[in-house]
Amino acid sequence: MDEHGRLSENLEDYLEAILELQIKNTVARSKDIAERLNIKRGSVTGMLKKLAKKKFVNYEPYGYVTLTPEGKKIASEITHRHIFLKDFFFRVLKVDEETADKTACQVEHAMN
Amino acid sequence: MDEHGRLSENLEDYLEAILELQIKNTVARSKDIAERLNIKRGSVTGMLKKLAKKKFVNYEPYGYVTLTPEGKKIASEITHRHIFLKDFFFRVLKVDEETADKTACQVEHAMN
DNA sequence: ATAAAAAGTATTCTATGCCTAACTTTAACA
DNA sequence: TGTTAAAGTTAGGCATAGAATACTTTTTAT
Repeated sequence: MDEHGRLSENLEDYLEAILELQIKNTVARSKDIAERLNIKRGSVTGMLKKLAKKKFVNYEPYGYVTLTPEGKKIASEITHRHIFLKDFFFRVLKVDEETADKTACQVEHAMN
Repeated sequence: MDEHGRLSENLEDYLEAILELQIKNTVARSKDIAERLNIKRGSVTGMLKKLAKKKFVNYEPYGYVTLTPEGKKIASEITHRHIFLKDFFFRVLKVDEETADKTACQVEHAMN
């Protein structure tokens, strides 16, 4: 009933994490998502279902999680924004690298 | 018990609104805050208490609301960030002015 | 075939933040 | 000075989001 629609920052972080894990491990496992986002395993399932309902991930119980094209697009955009922003903070604003990175993490969700 | 601590975007918006009203009307009234943030009067009181507990506003029941130095500092920072960001989006990224402004509104909370 | 690892379920908890409605306080003015 | 309206407060309720916990189920590897 409420499929699609704007993603919360949080859900965007899930997509980002999934993309990253997919790249690193070829596949994203629920357990690793939990680990990376610093939450408990049990909490991940509900979020995955939410993302599946919105068509951003392919989700089958006990199966591997993958991003749909739509999901991948969003995750990539965010990642690119991240890189762009970090670079901007670091190079242009002369902020130290760690801060640049952390700030990029937060700002990346607020831009279209 | 939980005084101080990071502000939510929402509470930051309150501070911003209060500063603006203070400048425009010399004083910020609960009713005007409500109006500006598009919420009901009753909702404002609770938020003001929260902000008072965190020492960002001076609040006495039925009295005038003012920002503490701390609160004013934050509100000013946000306002400055807003101006800076809008300018950046508009001039550098060549985004149209309205979008630049709206995006600035969102991003301004994510930066330190 | 079975034990261990990974994933899922259901319930509960917490935190924000808003609304409504009823009630006070303050202030205006006749 | 007393009445009334406007502004402010309070309490209770509701919705959302996200996470924790304590299991159960499935899968995997031995």
